[in-house]
Amino acid sequence: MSSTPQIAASNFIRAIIDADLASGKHRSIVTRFPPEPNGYLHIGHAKSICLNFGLAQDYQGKCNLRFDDTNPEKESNEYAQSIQDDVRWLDFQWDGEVHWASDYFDQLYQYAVELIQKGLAYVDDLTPEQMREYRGTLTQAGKNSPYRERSVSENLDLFTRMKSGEFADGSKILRAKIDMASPNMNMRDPAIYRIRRVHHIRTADKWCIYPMYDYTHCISDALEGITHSICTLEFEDHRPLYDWVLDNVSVKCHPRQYEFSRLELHYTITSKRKLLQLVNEKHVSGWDDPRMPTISGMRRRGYTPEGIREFARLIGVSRGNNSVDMGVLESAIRDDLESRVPRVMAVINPLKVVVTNFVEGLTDSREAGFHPQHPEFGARLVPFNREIWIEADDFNEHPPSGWQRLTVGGEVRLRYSYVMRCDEAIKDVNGNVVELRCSIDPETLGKNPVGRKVKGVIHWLSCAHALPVEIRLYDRLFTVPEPDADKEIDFCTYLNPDSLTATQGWVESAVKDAAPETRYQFERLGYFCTDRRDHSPGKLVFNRTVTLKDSWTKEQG
RNA sequence: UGGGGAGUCGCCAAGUGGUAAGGCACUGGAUUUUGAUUCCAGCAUUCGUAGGUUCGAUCCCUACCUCCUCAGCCA
Repeated sequence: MSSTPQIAASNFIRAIIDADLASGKHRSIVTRFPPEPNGYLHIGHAKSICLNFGLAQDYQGKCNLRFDDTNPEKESNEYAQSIQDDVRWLDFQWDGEVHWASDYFDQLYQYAVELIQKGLAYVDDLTPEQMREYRGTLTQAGKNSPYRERSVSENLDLFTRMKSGEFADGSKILRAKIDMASPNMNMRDPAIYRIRRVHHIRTADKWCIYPMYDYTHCISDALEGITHSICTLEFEDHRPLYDWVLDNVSVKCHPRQYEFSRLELHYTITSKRKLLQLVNEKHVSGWDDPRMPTISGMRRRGYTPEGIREFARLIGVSRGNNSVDMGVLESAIRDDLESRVPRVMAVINPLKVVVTNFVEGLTDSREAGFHPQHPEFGARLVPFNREIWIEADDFNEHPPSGWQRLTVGGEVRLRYSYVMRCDEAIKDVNGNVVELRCSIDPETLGKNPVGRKVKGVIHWLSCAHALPVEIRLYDRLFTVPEPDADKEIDFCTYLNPDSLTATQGWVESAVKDAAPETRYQFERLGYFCTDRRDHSPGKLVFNRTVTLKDSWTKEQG
């Protein structure tokens, strides 16, 4: 993390909270993060988590974790568990126990009875198709269902029998009686309870009727004493319904809903449904594939909680449509990794170098610090030998102008070691360079040669000491900034075929005992992290988290 | 086309009556045994458009334009 304490950015939600606190409307705040356990959390959820938990932290309030488990068809314990893991990994702690909307099923049922008793809800027999017809369109008012005027006692009887399982799935539904002519479609007698004989992850088979989101969410908020119920913009049209329910039911508390715009990130997608599709269609290895914008995917890739939280701070919170540049995320991650991760050398695409003027069999080790700005990170010995690996990309027979790396007849500094000149490039029958013959200047250990300037520095590894390593290089998952912009075109069309490159390379033996999820900077290459699942001390597997900034490649176009 | 929102630098985003913060990106230049980091400098005479109110408008008013969103017994 950068050393300067980050002040929270000003945004409209903070302004509202400040005003509510100043006016005495609230003495402290209570927020909540309310995911449905029907998928893994992604970077968009991370924004919401940072907002809700962050607000609670900054204002010394509370934030609940509440699962919106009202649609058992799509929900699972695996998802619920992953969500808790992700929130904790981001280093947030919810207040008290985890809450579940299903904790309130009994109360929700009682409030529904109350609505019926007040003549504000009724049991409808219309089929889904008929309901759609009766609903009208955006420009035409809907019309009342023929069942709309059933008596309170009949509705009470029917609803009781819905609950006790007398009716088939989908045959009846409880609706709020509001206004079929409302210009807001959500107010045209929305469904609040449906019959669905599905096993629920928490209530098992206790219920065959389940409450709908709009009805459940506001009451759950009220029961938990939420002060500021923060959600995304698509729920804005639901706010009148949120308020209608709370105004017509005898809960003592009336939270206020505020909406902010959801995150869009260039070259990725933030839709649970689409991420599920990527998993199901095996375009990725799973929800935690390091290319996925899921929290678990980013974790496996090597992103840090601090970096993700910094990203959330950087992008802010507003009500405007936005599409954030990947560069902001990468910059936040690099900024965090830069100061806290030890450096080590690795070669991804090896080219053998024989140092002709170095004694065969001799090993000459030098000490190298793990971090240029942090001597307290310690140091290790880097062995030098007659045969070394260098990065094939660091040699070019016909270099472009401005080239600072190795070329025949040219000199380069071996990081932490000698200045080395390339005398000859050995080629195979096809003309490919397969080996280099070089010689070192023995007078350049720890000092610059006299009379000439050597600008380039390259990384390298002693062949005799390097450890083999599997390196997984990741690139953006999609080839276009907004893969799901066009509803007519399947976003999978834009999947990047080169998003994953697995390769065998070499790494310093200093990383030999690294545990899974250990991060290093491979000098000049980027930040890498041992794979959470596939890495073990006997089988090294590193994921490239993010490259280093590279003004040279950029300059080359 | 009915309702609800939003339009401030390439991308985010503050400011909301007193003369445009910040970050990312970008462009210079310094230091550097990572073409990294760090540092220093530059980067909106202008806030969707057109009118109006005002000494003064990104901010208030009017009209228009553009984009997003809503017709699940999903959340």
